[in-house]
Amino acid sequence: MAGTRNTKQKMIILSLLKNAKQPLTAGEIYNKALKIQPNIAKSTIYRNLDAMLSRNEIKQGMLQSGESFYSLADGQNHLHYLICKKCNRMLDFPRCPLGDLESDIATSLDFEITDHTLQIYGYCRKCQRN
Amino acid sequence: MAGTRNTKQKMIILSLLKNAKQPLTAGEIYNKALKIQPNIAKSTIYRNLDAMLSRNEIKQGMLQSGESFYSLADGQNHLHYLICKKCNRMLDFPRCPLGDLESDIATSLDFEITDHTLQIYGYCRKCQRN
DNA sequence: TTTAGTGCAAATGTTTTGCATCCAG
DNA sequence: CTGGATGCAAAACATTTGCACTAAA
Repeated sequence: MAGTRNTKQKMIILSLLKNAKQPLTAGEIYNKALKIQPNIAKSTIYRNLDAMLSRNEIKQGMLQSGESFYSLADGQNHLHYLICKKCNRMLDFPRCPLGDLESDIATSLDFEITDHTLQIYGYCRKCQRN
Repeated sequence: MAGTRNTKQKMIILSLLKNAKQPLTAGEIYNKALKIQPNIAKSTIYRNLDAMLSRNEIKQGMLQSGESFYSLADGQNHLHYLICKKCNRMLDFPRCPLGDLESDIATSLDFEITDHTLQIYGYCRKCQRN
């Protein structure tokens, strides 16, 4: 069975995600992990993230650049963010406007919804001034 | 000034987007364009798409795979799609549930929204059966 | 012990860039 | 003409994969 062993590498990745104030890209996780274990491989990061994803331990989103970002799937978490186009800060967006619509769509368009992503772009408080 | 000349290549790309029933990826545009002009270069596709984007002639979205897709920005168009995870068909999703929320967010979180993307994943009518 | 997980390197696939040439205005 | 646009090839990215080796259980 895949993803069962608690390796040092997996623990590092989990703790990085746990301590992060915002979702991290695979590259960010890699760079942070390098400081803890200097010989960790990028492929290890990706393989662990994939395994965690399929076990629903983490969630995945997509930036406009095509990079994926990851965050812990700890109940509170979701995939709705306000993303600042200047500083790339990702703010939590606590409300999901899709709850009611989902069932409407399912019946009216005969489409079985499994998930969705919503990303709102603009400028955060700080960057509005610059 | 960039993107001003009406080259044969630009015209091909525009007509492909105009005649497409759904957004196209750069790769799809390239393959279709090859049949019209067999020596067209991928970089020409990308450079034209970039130029059109910065002139707001087209809009860009992102698939879960990290591939970008493009569609004409002709008023009707928006970036809300139902994307089938099996056949990759993209259905129009005519309702935007964000209209009211946007102004709320702007004031309550002090975030200046410029745009957003919403992608809903699941299974279309056909693929629900397979 | 045994096999999932790792590190490393090479391969993928999309997108970008350098550069000599070409052509729209 | 002349600079913007092209085609081609190479480079730059993020991500995936093959394989021998390592280490968790």
